[in-house]
Amino acid sequence: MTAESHARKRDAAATKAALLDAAEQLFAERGFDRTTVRDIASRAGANQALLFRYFGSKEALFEAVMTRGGFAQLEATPPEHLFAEALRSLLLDDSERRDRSLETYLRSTGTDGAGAALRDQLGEEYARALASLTDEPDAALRADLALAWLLGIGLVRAVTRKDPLASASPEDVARLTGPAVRTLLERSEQAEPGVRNATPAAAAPPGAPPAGPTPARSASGS
Amino acid sequence: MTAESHARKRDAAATKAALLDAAEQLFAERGFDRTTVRDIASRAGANQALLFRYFGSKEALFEAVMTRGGFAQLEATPPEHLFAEALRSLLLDDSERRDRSLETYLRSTGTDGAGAALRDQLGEEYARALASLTDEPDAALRADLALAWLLGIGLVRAVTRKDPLASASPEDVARLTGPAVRTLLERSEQAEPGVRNATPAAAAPPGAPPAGPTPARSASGS
DNA sequence: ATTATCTATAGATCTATAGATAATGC
DNA sequence: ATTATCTATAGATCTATAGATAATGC
Repeated sequence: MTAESHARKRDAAATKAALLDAAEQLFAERGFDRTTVRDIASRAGANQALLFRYFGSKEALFEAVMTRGGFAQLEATPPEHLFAEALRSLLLDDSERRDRSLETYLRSTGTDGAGAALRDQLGEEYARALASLTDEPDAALRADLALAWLLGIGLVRAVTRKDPLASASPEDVARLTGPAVRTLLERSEQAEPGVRNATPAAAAPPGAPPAGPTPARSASGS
Repeated sequence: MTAESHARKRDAAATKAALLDAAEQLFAERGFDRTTVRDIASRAGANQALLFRYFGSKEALFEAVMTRGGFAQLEATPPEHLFAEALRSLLLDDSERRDRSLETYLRSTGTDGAGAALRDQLGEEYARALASLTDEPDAALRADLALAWLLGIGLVRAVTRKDPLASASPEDVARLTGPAVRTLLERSEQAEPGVRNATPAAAAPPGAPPAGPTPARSASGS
């Protein structure tokens, strides 16, 4: 009944931007599948038909969202700070994040179409940056494992909200993950020198006797 | 037109079991949302209406799937082998896995209803077992981070299929993650003694100057 | 007059149910 | 006769489109 109950201000550019903003938030919060075009239009304060007028399809809108920000954080962060910075970003509150591409990545794991290619590209670029941090063999695999850890922390934190990780401070998480990530990226194939002090026999792979974790080539010489 | 084109063998118990098996597979492969009751019935070779007759609803079937196996791997594995064994299980081919609960967990992150409670319970029990491996402070948080790594590796491997991780051997993954997980669980709050040899300045958290990863207290003495 | 916005609805799913059909057990 | 199985469909979404309405610019 109010005068402006419909017919917003007639600014196509602003409406497009509002739809992109709303879609970016919702895709990050719920993933592609669980976000409906009506949710997006509603949060943008726009009519649902405009989404199709301006973007063509829900999938094209997803693509526009992923390309717009352009992996801002990845490009702005030097590789040696990328892990810690991405981690920090994942642990911030929803409102104060700038780049939500990693979140969108891990919430849209079922997406198959156009978004999948962009999602995969994002993964490739993060992994490439992380791989540049190590000269060890298996650099690419080590980088994938670091990326996997980032995504897993985001998963447990944002999706499952499991405590204590869900409410841990970014500093505590960084303090505990930092040394382990360095071990992952820097440790070469030798028996570890000064780490076997605390627990008796943690995490020995039981199904891998021929190619175990500390192979035959010993620490001294090749 | 064939004689047995419909009307299967009339064995309610077998049909229920077939529905449970098919649901277990599909929920693990696609998650709860992306699996339809018709998919499940089709793979089970059963009529779709029987799913509702025997389980009541799709959500109740999900609950039945999660409770049936009863976290078999978690219960059968001593904590010190849990990480490596769960990792190994995640890296096997789809067909040769026994316990797919972790996969279902990470693919059903959007599920809100009855399945969410079971999903969360699974996470709690894995984390508790992993936390028993360390006497360090923050044991529960360290365990959550280890669980997050498991889930992240499963995510990158099974969902995104990103190479080289997607095609890496379980042995290689265990060899690279083992030392890092030991660092995560065993390393106490001091500068690391013999690891800073390879890369110049990897993974320094830029936003945490007061409580950085290698704090003021140096390696020599307390 | 142009075109951004809105209404109404087609068409495709998907979960769930009601009631018909047909295979087994007494 | 009992009951496992199947057919048909209701009812609720969800994406997408066609065409009406109304706000701006010349």
